[in-house]
Amino acid sequence: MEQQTTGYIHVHEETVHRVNEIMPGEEELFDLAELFKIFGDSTRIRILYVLFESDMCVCGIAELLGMTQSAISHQLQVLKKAKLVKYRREGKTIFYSLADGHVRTILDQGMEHITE
Amino acid sequence: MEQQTTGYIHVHEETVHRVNEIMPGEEELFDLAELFKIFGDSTRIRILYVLFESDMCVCGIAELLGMTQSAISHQLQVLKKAKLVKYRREGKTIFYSLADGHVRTILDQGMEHITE
DNA sequence: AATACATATGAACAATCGCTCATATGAAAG
DNA sequence: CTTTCATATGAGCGATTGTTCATATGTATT
Repeated sequence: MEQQTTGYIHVHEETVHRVNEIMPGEEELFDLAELFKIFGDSTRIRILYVLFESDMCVCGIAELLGMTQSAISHQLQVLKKAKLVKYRREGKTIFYSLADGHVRTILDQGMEHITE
Repeated sequence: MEQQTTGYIHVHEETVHRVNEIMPGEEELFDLAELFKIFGDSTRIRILYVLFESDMCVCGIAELLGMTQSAISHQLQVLKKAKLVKYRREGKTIFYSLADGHVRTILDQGMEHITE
């Protein structure tokens, strides 16, 4: 391997520069990983698929998915914190809905990958 | 709430049907969650960004990211298992590269979501 | 005020995860 | 065959995760 000025033994200097240019910053990387972690659980994915069809209250989602109100509520807090869902109160009931269209795009891309 | 024939108290029967139609099967949901779990770690994301620029050997990646060979190798096995990277051997060295273009699309979609 | 219904939340637990360390495998060079 | 370099792998660990259980908060009804 030719002479290097960067101290890297296994990587070309030019490659190091190119990688450093496109590599997102520490905070962006963290946020990106946090986002994908959200999608990395089938309960949360199922909740999102439910909300594709209709706004729904917490115990509605729980009924539909056959899970406890508590489990669903905990996961909805996770989705809320990540700004993937929003909610509105109507009396005693709280209706959750999708925050934006990116959610669907990301899930669709993932589905494309696994079904090929 | 009006009379239901499905036994659901909080959800309209029609909504139940619509959700059941679009909801992926158990195995698809599992695979989808598994896929996104892979993207849910910043070390793996950084490896993928490196491979966007160039095929690279294990210790090249380790050098570039300032991590141990072992840590990188373990993560490459995860990425390999998920068919996100492929590899070729050249003598003692093994070069890893991206398996397909979906990887980039998925990361780009995620990046779009967090930078808005 | 008291009750009932809808939701949120904190503690606890088993399960999983990412890294380190030590060691094993594999290929080339001497 | 022995050494060296590149990579893989298994055990062990501290940290994080998803669920359950019990309980708290919040709203409407009586």
